[in-house]
Amino acid sequence: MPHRDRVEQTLTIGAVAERTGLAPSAIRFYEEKGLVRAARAASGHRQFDRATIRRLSFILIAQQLGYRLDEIKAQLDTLPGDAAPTVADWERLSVHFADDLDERIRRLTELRERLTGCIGCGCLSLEVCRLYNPDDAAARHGTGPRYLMGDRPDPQR
Amino acid sequence: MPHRDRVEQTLTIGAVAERTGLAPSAIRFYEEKGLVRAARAASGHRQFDRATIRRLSFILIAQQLGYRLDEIKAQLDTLPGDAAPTVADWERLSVHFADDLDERIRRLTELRERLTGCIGCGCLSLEVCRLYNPDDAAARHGTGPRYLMGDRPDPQR
DNA sequence: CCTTGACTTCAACCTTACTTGAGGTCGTAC
DNA sequence: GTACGACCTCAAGTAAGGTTGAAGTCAAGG
Repeated sequence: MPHRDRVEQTLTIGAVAERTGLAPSAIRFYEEKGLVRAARAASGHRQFDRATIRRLSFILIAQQLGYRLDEIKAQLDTLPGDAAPTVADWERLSVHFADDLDERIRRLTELRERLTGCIGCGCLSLEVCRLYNPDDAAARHGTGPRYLMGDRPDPQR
Repeated sequence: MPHRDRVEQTLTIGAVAERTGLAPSAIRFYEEKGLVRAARAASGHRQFDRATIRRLSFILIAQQLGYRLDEIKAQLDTLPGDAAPTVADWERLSVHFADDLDERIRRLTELRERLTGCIGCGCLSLEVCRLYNPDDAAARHGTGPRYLMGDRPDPQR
């Protein structure tokens, strides 16, 4: 089977991997978790819809923002399952991102101000210092091998 | 042994846990990893220095900022091991935080701007969209049980 | 005396997000 | 006809950051 499908209707996992920069194993993992779907060829090979690229892009961006896969799945599940998502659908999710970003920027700025107030005061202690803010739950970031998130060892592919 | 030590020179692990909000197991884990140190009583019990509270506060704040324990350890290792760290020592580390925060705020703001530009354009795809920025390696956050970072199930202790 | 509470160690387990490897299939190319 | 590359499944491994449980020690109180 050629790497670039003859009819560009569906994509093989290799083609999707190439376009997104993800490892095929990661894409299979996402399918298993229900974040993306794939039809199957008679051979058993996965056949991805072109819209899958967009879903995977969304996943990557959301991960970058610190969402866990189950949270991302919840977001994706609000997309219409039957038809291809419209621009308005993606816009809705993007606006959610934007709000989240605003909130995160606000929080970091606040922390920055607290830090400025604390530098040099020697109060670095939970008993008296407001620097530690455990409510920053939105700032969670993923775990696992990080070279899928920007510092992969092999820059090509 | 009473929970609150009669001579307030050293602290038991329970007292440190109470003051920091950390679980004793976490504190032992940090000791094992070399992030904090403890003398031992004849009984084998750990005896913590009061400065340990400050180290642990630092650890919590740094975790909140997304540093991994080994990175935090590297920072803490620049503190003088012999004498108690001075205000200037802590200030040095805090300034590092501040710089990091500035950088993170800058990056998020940039992402926010890219997002605004992308909302509605329907370009959410890695092939054409600049929204995905894999260089945000500083935004890594820890893993593990999150209820130590703000959403612990039991609000009292 | 013996129970209680706080501590000790050590090994095993947990979660998230994947990767890696073994073993097998498929279709085209030489 | 057989080698090659791309795909398949399934089980096991990895990393971080701890938690949990078992089994034992120690000092004080009743």
